[in-house]
Amino acid sequence: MTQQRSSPPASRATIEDVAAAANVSVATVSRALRGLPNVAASTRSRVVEVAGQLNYQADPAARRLATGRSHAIAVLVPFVNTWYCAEVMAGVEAVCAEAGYDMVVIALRAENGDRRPIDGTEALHRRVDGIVVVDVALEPAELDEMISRGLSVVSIGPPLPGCASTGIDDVAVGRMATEHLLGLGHHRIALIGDTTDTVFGFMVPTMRQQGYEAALNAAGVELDDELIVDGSFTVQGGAEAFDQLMALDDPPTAIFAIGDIMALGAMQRARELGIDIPGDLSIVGVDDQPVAEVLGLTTVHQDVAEHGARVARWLVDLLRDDDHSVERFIAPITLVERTTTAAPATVVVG
Amino acid sequence: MTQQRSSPPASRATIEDVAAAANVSVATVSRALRGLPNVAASTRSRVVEVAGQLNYQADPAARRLATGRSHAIAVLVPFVNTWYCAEVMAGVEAVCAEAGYDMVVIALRAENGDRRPIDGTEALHRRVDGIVVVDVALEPAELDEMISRGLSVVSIGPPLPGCASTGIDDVAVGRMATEHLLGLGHHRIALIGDTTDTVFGFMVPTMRQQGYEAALNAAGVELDDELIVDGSFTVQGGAEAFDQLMALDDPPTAIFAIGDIMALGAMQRARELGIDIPGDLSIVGVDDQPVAEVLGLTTVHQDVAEHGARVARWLVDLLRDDDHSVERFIAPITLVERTTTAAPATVVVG
DNA sequence: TTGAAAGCGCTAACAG
DNA sequence: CTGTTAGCGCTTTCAA
Repeated sequence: MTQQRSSPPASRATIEDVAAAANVSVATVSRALRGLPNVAASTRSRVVEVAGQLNYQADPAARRLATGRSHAIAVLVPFVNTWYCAEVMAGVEAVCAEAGYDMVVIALRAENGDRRPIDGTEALHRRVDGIVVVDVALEPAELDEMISRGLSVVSIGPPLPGCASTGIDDVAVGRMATEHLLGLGHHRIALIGDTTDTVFGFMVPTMRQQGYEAALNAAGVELDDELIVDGSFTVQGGAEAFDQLMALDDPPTAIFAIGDIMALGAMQRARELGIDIPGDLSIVGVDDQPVAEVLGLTTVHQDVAEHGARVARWLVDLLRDDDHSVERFIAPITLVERTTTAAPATVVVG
Repeated sequence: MTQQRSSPPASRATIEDVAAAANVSVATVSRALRGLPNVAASTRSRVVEVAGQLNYQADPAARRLATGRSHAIAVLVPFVNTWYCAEVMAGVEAVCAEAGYDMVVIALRAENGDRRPIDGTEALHRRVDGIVVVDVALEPAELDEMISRGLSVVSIGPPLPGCASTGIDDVAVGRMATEHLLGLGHHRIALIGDTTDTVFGFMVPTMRQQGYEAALNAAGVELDDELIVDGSFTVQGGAEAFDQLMALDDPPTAIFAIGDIMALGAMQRARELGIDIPGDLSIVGVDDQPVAEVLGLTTVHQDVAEHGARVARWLVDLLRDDDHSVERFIAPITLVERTTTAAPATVVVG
């Protein structure tokens, strides 16, 4: 088809070519180009010059073999096409590009109802120096395997034992959102959560719900199981959850959706049904995705790309042996009040 | 900090260990494990067995050095945290995982107002066997450089000279959306486009606009420059574009937003202003992002993940020398009619 | 400050 | 069908 394979792979200059052209040994070229000490200034400049002329670039494969370091890191995500993961990857990629690391992404697809195991034997073995684990509860055995293979691992989300990690306090998220609603005067507050994950050990929904319950308890509001429904962490699921809630004999006056995306589905459904927000019903989400701003959704904000950038920096430091001492960093969250929450409509008591 | 670096990198079994344990030469181990012919069945099974016991896994770095192939591909994206790019990456990643390739992602950030040049000298040199270029107009010199370095390149979006590529017919997209509106009886149709890219050579907005203009011309509707506004390909931009349109003396009865995301901003603004959709105004988008479905947005659908999967398959074929003959595949698009478009309100002519 | 040479772990002729 | 051996291109002691 294309002409791409017709031209030979353009044999490139090797370190020997540079050595010959600069009249030095390959060892000297290696030292000079890597900025090591013990190279005469004049020698170095000559080598650099020659290397430039020959358009020389060290072969990473050879370097990897000789040094045992790949200068690559992997980011392990449950999915690649979600807003959250894309943000994380963006953060990681930026740091990698800066630090001269390759970022290879590995998605943990589920196969026959089970998560694909990371036997390390596969995509990880000797391919990368470190891993960024994103919101995946690794089996202890998997983690051990990785570490025993010399991989440095950092994590976003759950605190992997022995690994530096960052994340937000998801219980606090639930509490913050619920308290906001409580503060507005709501008592009948529903939760649109997610119970679909049986594969990745995704604890976030559970924790946010804990915060919700804690806030309710603290306020002396009795829990009502009917008010806790599943939204599958999808727009569609949020809409369906909304229907379920509105079909209740005593529907809620406020909804806490544990993700913007589900809040979005609920809002849309509300509009279709002619339910005014926040007049008839308040809604608050979590994440502060771009769409939240334009929809005026009140939500709990977190800076996801920064999570990625942060752990990537840690990882790079770790790999450079610049020891640092952070074990876990709880990233800040903030409530962004917009226009989907208000005091409940005053009920005229007859 | 963590205990990760305390244990030695767990020296792993090499091919020699396996050879010794199986009482054969390393060459035989290599052949046996790679499934090459000319290995006695009994020998092969013994080698496989021993390799398993030793938990042996060939070192990719050594293999790369010996064969000259990295078994990795790069995906070159303008950004990593956009819906479109995330979908593409998802498609590419799935194929890579299946075919045993690493996917490394490289974002083309802009620096001091200019796109970071891909001198190949950087992140690409000898690191990957091939590249998936996503919606980036590479300089001819950059492309030549890549090909001369032996890289196979395929592209999504613009048809790179000499490279297999896929994409949609963006002129047809513009025409399809506009004709839909025209068919409904609209004559005053606005376009929310994007003129912000000065860096990546992004031709999509221009082409969709061409389709829009062609459809209007074909229908004998005169173009009105006032109806063509910029939406910056963001939700916010779409909202602002909407304001601009509504401020016109003779506002449109329908809007074609060249991306769902901008349509979304426009819809939100319409709601805030009490403009009924589709009663007062029709809106059609492009992409069919998940959010489009729940909002009931009429839009031009394309399967973006499949674009990624498709070119990734081509690339893998190319790298395996399974020559195939596709030069360019125009992926299908379909109009998904939902609830944001309808016939224009009948104007009672006094 | 520099050079020689021994690997790193694998693949790929080339013999046998 | 199997073994020997020469690289692949770089880093890194160890000497000089």
